[in-house]
Amino acid sequence: MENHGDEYKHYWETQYFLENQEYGSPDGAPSSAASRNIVSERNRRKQLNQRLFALRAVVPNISKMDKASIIKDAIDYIKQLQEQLAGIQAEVMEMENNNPETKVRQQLPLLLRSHNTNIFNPTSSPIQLLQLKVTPMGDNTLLVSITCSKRADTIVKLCQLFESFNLKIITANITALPGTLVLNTLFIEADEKEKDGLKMQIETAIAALSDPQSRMS
Amino acid sequence: MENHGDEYKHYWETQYFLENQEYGSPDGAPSSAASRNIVSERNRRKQLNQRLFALRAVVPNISKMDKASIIKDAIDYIKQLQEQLAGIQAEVMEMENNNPETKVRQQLPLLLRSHNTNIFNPTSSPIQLLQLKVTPMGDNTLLVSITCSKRADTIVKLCQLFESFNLKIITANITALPGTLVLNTLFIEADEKEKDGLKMQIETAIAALSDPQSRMS
DNA sequence: CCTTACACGTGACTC
DNA sequence: TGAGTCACGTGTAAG
Repeated sequence: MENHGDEYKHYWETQYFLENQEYGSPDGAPSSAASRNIVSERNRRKQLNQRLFALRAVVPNISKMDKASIIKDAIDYIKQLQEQLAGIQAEVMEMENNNPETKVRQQLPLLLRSHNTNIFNPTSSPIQLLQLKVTPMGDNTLLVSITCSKRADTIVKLCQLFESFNLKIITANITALPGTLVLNTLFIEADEKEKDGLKMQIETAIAALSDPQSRMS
Repeated sequence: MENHGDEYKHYWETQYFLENQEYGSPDGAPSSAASRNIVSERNRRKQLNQRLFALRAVVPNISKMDKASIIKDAIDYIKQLQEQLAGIQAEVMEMENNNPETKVRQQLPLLLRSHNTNIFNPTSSPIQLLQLKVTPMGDNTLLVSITCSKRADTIVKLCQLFESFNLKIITANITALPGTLVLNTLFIEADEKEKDGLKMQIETAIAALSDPQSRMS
């Protein structure tokens, strides 16, 4: 549509900038009175066109080079920018309010937004590890037993942790007890020698999760 | 500065819109040939001024009502918006990286990146629900029993789902069996009447998660 | 008086 | 030829 490159070469801005290069008063003409206005007018128009040209430059997707269309496109673009910015700012606000799990919240429309006290508590709740055992059961099987205190998202984090390890999990069981405890039991297919390595791995991962490093803006 | 309210009342747009109310051809004038151009021109100017007026309307903080200044202000404003948006988008990107899943991934250097087939598989793996029962156990307790097929992240999603519901969970148990099944059992403190509502809620949430709606850019 | 900023009509040009 | 857009010079009102 609108064959760029050929079409526009006659257009005003192009031909305008070619011709419009100072023009002043070649002779010692009177230049007084009325005739001084016309050069003034020329400059006014020149400036106005420059500005319009500049406006066109900052607006992407300009279709018609029409003066009026340029302004219209600029208006639409400004509105679009304003909307985007408003939307994104809202998003940021929301994210800042409830740190990590905003994503989940936004993927589930109604249900979540209805009763939203603060399950996803903003103060990042690291996993508090109470006990960690890795026991070889023979038969290429390790029994991993984890006990930690129940905080918001503890279970989710545990799941993610182990899913990310890419282990050969035979069975996994997570139980949240009525009290404050979360028990996690996994049977993993792995050599007995990996016992200590795996334990280290888990400890390191949990420690990293609880790490209060990343900048608090 | 610039005494608003008095100053601008003589300005072009104001007086322009007062006078400019159709003007057409009062008599059966020839209106042919050249004279038809002048009305065309009038309309062109009119439209152009309208657009300029509209442009001024979407730009806050316009100081001088100058035509050229309006455009200039619009340009500056657009640039400002673009910068703001770019900045905020960067901020959002950064925040999204701090989300739980990504966090685990990025904060745990070696361990995860080493064996990272695609546990967090990009192709959203919806939860495939095989069975859902909500049974009143008396004593203000509901037993929720879920069976679904084991896919990547299924457990994580289930956890997030229930954490987000803000239910009074007495005990929760998730078990991944050696086969392809994931069993989820919860004891929830709730009135018997909420049975069907809760079931619906769970079904809806799972459906929403699996929904292939949101745009695939 | 001079300057600024505008709307107008007109001829030129393109599609 | 006819509709659309443009730059130009001019008259004019306000500061």
